[in-house]
Amino acid sequence: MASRSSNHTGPARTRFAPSPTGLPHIGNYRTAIFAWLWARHTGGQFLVRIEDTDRKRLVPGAQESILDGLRWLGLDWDEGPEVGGPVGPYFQSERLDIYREHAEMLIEKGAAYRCYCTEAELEQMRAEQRERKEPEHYDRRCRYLSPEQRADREARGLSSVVRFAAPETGKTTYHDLLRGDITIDNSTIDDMILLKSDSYPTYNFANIVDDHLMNITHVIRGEEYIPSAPRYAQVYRAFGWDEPEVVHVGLVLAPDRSKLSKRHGALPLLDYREQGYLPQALMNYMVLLGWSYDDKAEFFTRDELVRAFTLDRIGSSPSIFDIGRLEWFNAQYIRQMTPDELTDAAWPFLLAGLPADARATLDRAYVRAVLALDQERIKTLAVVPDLTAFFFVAQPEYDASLLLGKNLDAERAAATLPALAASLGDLRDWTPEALLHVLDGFVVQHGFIRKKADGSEVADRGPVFMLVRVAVSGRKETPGLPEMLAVLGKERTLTRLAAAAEKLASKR
RNA sequence: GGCGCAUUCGUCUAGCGGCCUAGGACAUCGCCCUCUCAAGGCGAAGACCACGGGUUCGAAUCCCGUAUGCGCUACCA
Repeated sequence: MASRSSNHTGPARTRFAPSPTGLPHIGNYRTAIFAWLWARHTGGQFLVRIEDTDRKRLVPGAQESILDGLRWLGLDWDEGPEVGGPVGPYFQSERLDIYREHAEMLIEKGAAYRCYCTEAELEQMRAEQRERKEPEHYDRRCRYLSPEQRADREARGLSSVVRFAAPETGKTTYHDLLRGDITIDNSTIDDMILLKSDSYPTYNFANIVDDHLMNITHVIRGEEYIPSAPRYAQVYRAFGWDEPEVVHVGLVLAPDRSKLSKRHGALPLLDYREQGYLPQALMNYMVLLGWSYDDKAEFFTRDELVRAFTLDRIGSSPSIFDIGRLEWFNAQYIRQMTPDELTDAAWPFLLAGLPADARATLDRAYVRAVLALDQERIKTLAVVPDLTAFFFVAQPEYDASLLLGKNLDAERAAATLPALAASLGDLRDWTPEALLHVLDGFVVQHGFIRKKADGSEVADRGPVFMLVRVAVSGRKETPGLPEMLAVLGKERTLTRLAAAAEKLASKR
């Protein structure tokens, strides 16, 4: 059999065909991204098809969640659930007649047959094969039944499946756009089931029929399907159909090279939304797992990806999911946001994560100013409440010992706080520049000095700045002090300085 | 077990016979900046291109074998 060359040009029709038996993870969506990009790049169509043929494993709500994930990433589909299209329905459970007809066509051609074996019989057959140390495979016992035997089984009302009558000898080659020709020996594959006894199609069959009927030009899927691909090719050829172009992309693995699972921080896609990741960041990170533009480019807008994406630059080896790199992308995208965008994005996280009293009085302008201060410290939106809570609560909680440092004992701290409060109290122009001016003046006046390596003495902001930092925030790490005080406001600042002084007094 | 796919710094990758004494990025470490934490700047370290044979004037790049990893081997997808 001749192998196909990669000669498809023009608009591509690609599809994402999730099974609502669970929530797809990063790897599955990465495949969807590739398919979507290729359709958009070529000016073609992207379809979504729900493969709900496994009635036992259907998970309620999975389908909605899968579609929400696509929408969140901005992967719009031209045909599929909710939007319909000319070659629907797009739910396999609504296409049962189509699969039955096509199975019947193959039976008539002699390319498929009914198999009456029960699960128990098959299990026994496999057990015997194991005992004889033979590879387990269906031994085709129903393939060569005589018409009489067949009639007998039908008369007895035995339930049956439809199997494909695969070539028993020779080799089958199919062409993978990335990996080239892949050839397998026909003796290593058995007759796969096309229609189950409940008359639902198997994935293996439905996906062939649908891809053909839906005029899919490029099938992009995970490499776990490589072993099945020659069998699909055989079925296409039995129908006399042209095969679509096929690309098997490498798997996405966990850091220990095992399959991705929750254990490794690889969550269902939408969980990343809850953890404060931006869809643009996810998209950018995911597309670079197994695809590259060149040796330098890292950041791509959606439009740039559509323009730049080509199938030939997809890699063929598995890649490992690295949450650290995702975080870096996320932080980069957060830094690029405008104050208003950041406020919109962070708002729900503040509502969810702030103490009740702080949450009740959120003021948009104030929130926006606070977020601008912390923008470059936000790796994921989920850290926002913790990072900024002290701006919103009535009084931050902290231990008095936090106020003291290696260059500042309790006595000096206690003396410094009221004096500084007095200086700041006189300040009318509550801006970062004016605040810095007052703070620096205070440092010099009160003799906070530090010796440099060469022995010369310079003003030492450290002790005073840190004292004030902790007094107003209860933390040792915050945005720059003058900027922070400016946003915090005069009233809050003075109140907190007074509270800190009391804290020290009551401790002694 | 059988069959298949894969194999470049810890990680994502560039490389498709000479530009490679292997480039970029994340992470790591150091220095600078500095009121802290970040961010930023500069720099370091990190890959005998899994291993062994070929082919070739020349191989990370082509071929074969081995090893390792992963996948498939279901009336799952």
